[in-house]
Amino acid sequence: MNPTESSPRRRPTIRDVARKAGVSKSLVSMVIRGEEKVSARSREAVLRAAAELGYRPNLMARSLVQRRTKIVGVMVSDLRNPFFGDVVSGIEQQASELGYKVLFTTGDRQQERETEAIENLLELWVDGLILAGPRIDQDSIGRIGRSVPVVVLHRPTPTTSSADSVTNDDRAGAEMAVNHCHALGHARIAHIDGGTGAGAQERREGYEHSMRRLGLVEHIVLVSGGYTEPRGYQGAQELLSKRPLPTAVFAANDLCAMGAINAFEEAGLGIPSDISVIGYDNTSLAALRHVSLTSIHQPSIEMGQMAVERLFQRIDKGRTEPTHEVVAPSLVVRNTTGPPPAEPELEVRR
Amino acid sequence: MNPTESSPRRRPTIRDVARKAGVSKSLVSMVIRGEEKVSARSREAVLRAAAELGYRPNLMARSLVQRRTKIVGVMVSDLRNPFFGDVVSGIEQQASELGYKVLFTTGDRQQERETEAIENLLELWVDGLILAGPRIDQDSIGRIGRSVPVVVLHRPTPTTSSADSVTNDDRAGAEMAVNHCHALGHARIAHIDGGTGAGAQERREGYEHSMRRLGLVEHIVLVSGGYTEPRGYQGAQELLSKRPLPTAVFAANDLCAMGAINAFEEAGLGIPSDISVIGYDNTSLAALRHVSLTSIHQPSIEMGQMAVERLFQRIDKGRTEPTHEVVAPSLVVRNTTGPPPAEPELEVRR
DNA sequence: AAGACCGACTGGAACGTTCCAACTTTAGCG
DNA sequence: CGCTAAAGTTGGAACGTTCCAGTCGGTCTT
Repeated sequence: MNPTESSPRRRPTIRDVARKAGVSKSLVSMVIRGEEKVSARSREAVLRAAAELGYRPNLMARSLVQRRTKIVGVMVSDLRNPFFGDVVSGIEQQASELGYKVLFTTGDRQQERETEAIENLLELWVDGLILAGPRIDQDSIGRIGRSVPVVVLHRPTPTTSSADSVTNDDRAGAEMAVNHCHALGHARIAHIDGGTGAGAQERREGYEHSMRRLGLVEHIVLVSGGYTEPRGYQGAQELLSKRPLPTAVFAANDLCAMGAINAFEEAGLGIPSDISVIGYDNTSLAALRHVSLTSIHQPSIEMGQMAVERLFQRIDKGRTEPTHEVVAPSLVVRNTTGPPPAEPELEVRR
Repeated sequence: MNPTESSPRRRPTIRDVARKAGVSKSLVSMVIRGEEKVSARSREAVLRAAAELGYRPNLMARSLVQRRTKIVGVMVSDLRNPFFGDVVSGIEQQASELGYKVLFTTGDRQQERETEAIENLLELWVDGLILAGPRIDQDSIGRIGRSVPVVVLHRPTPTTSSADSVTNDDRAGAEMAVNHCHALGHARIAHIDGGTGAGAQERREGYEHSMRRLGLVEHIVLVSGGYTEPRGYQGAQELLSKRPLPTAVFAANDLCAMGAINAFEEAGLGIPSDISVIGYDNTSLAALRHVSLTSIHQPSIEMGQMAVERLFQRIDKGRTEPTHEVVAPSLVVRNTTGPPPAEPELEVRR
């Protein structure tokens, strides 16, 4: 009969705490926010009352009046790619350092769901947005960038965009990969590309450019792949169906490289004795001793940190001109690359 | 001189839209929420005004009055473990099906940061909480469960707890692993455990129980490990320092198994010719043909879906008695397990 | 002893929504 | 042509905070 008592006990508010502690709601607010100008006696009373009631501040109400959330939203394109594990860890680290909370969403590599995920974050009024390897188009990013600070991670962004970006030099990385193979004596170096993935275009261009510069134009073989293992497997299948076989393959990323390796091993080819494989991202996967994949490293943890830092500059320091940070990738040689087989097929037929 | 005009253009609110469309804010609200009882003319006017202003509803304000957010919060213990990629994907799928948004946080396998992460979600007033492989203690979980619907994933939870749970039968899974090795002819089956990780205790118990039942008590060798690759590596090192060496090793999870394999290979042991290794979780990692790790499968995508479903029942269907769903694990045999070496060290010395 | 000042505390007005009761307008009907 | 019903629309009161302009004692200064 008494609705107040029989209801499923609604969450206590600042008012309940105030009543219990015998002070005003303003005072409770001050204590919760950790303001100095409160007498020890009141502070203690408030704290006790809050603890007894199990009071938890309502962030929504707070953000509403402050018009800011102290939350940075992160849209991660693919949570299954171990690469993003590192990125995320860098982001969290730096964010907590700067007093920000982090919320993640993912688009599962689908444009449409990415848009949805980003929309969710925006409706929450996050103070800033990090897009890690987004697949949505530049226009959309630009549009979003006009209403909230945005940092694009791992995807080259035109300097005209209103968004910041933190990327590695994909083109240079791709060239490193090709040069490494060339230095080992390879000529027939193929590329399984990353399709529409973030930075895939640049890696493709870097590959072609490098091949051309090394005078290997006629050996350019480019098959379509993607940033996942099955795509790498498919790409490798396509390579296997063509003659002559390449002696080295530069895969769009580590996952893709793993798929390719599987296909090659399945076809009875030895790695790197028959065919060398090099990946990109230098994920924990590549580092597994059992895998030991040669790869191009990008400092993902640091890049995550930088992204948060850039956001911070915009939000709290009032920076307005966009910045575009490009970090240098580096080559990590492991056991999936080596000299080409002594007697390449073509030579035998002479 | 005119602060309104020179300010960095604050986000448009429902009032701005109302003014522009020449209607009341209530009407705008109705249109935005998609209510039926609005004339086509008004609806169109509102929609146009909203589009022109780039209006985006403020979810905080809405939640404040509705006292619900339509958000489920997910705390993931370790985003670097590919296992959680699947879980998360199942969660997202089901959530979007039921009209809920999903926000992730992670504790990076540290209790303290988990607590913090969960606190963040609670301050946002998420409608429900999923804890995927949490490390925080049962008491805390119970306490949280009393203020908001909670589903614990991948971690056995006492039936007395106010939280729901969705787990696989870790004990049975561990027994499967041991039985599989035994069936192949192994007797010296060691276990690298998962330390304080979710479900690690049960896997440990399953191992011991099974060994005992098979009459292999004296072969029980249990070293401490963890749910990461380096921990598996360390555990394997410890095993390598003891005599006799085991002929099979059951690792706490796939990551741990990978670390162990690395250590064994480094020590010159062939897998599975010298030593068999079996993991747990059947992650995408294990499935990589190049890795081809024998593992215990748990249906992670489905488990993620179930977790959301359970939450939904509590939030929208008013269920109050806790449920504890336990799904059956299954054995996936791949290439890291095989018969023990023909001449075990001990036999030679006879 | 009067004024100025300080520190601790308070009430009311926001913040951007939704909800509800009440108000118009239009339509239907005898 | 008046009455009722339905459809469409509206303003004001929440929601749980923070912020701001004060109030209220008390202490210091001259």
